[in-house]
Amino acid sequence: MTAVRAVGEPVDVRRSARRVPPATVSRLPLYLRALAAFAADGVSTTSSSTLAAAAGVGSAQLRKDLSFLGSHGTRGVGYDVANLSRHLTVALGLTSQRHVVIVGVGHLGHALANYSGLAGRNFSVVGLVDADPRVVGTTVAGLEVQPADRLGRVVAASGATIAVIATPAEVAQDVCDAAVAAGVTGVLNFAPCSLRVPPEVDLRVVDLGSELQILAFHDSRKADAGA
Amino acid sequence: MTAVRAVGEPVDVRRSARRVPPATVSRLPLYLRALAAFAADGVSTTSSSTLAAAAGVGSAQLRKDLSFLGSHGTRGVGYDVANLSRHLTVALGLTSQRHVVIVGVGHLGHALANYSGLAGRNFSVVGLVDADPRVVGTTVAGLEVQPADRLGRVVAASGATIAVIATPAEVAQDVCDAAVAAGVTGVLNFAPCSLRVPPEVDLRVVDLGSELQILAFHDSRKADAGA
DNA sequence: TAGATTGTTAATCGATTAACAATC
DNA sequence: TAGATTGTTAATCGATTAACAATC
Repeated sequence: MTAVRAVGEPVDVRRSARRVPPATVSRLPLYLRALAAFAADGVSTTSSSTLAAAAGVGSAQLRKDLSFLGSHGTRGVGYDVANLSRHLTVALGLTSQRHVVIVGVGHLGHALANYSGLAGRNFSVVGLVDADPRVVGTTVAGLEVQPADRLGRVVAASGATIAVIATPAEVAQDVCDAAVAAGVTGVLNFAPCSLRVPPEVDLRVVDLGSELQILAFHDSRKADAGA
Repeated sequence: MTAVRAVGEPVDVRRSARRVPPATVSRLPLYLRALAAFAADGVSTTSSSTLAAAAGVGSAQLRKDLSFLGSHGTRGVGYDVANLSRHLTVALGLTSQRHVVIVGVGHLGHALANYSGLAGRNFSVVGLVDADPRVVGTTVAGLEVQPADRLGRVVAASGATIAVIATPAEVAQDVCDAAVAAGVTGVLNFAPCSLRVPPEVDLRVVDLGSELQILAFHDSRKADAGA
């Protein structure tokens, strides 16, 4: 179905909030990280080709991606590192704190809770939850691990909007449902299973097994080619 | 540029080795996992819509994906679970063992070394390497952790083709270079930095920080819409 | 001004989706 | 045969890339 629109009537371009394609959104963190490295090295200006190389993409793609956020460079000169960082940070919504709850405090949950890249980036882990009575009550990354059945209360009390699921596959869907019911709007799933969430909830998946199998695919084709 | 081809001359269709698009390859593990769950439940036949639902994709996409691997279903009936599993396993190159070396045995490396999804799927972790002298010599997941400067020898001796990098960002590129020099053909990078590898080496990236920032992006747009 | 580099356009490419003929 | 479901085609959609006019 195509929306009817009178000729000359403007397309939906709300000021500074034009639609950013998903593929572009997924690369913005790479640019932000590369910019942070430049800033740490005392570099104050960069070009699309330099920044793109640092982020591992093409310069045309970088400029195209940035163009969705507006025009923040200077022709003939390049980009101001601090200024572009600021714009990317705003575009990604990283200006206000995001509260994160981690469900499942095994080795992986442990690693995530201690991940240093969070605090500095306006993410704060506000709750840890586990079903294992031997883990509940222990302190990890400065937080006391709560029993699994309190997940809903932990989310509600902390105002967490993001749940990270690092549980076994068997309980992942139940945990996810509970987190969503308690109000999270984003879920990051490390459990090796597919999860169903309502359309308004954003779901990202990290699956070690799949990644390795994809590597195996290419690996085997190389072996074939070499044979 | 379009290749000139005489009318009636066959397109490049080498028997059972046609080109599989990357997007399709990345979904094959999902299908394989869903099929394994069906088999565990005693289900012996399935349809594209049932399997697609279990994998979290559309049925048209599933059929399109499978069509790149050949024709393994029966019209009017569906797919035999065991048979399709076998074909997917072969297509992904999971019939021969892949040897994996994990570099960096912090919490994350620990979690990966103990990940149960590996052994059952023809992956075997054959080496652990770390730079921290307090970690070197300890036993993790049944393996003794080797010092970092032995990475090359560990790869060569074990015949590992895949390196998993779970080190701090600062040393990730050096570690990666060493692993590639020693002969790995696939790299899975968990370090929060971009890596450069030669074109013949396959690189996959898992970046927790990026995933959270992408969730934050959608989160903030919801907050705006609600405000 | 001359050189450099952005922001944008247009062309290409690949991925997704819907529809349906083939066929069990 | 009638109903069901695949495998494939064609249409749509989105992403990437190259080229270049705008402009510092």
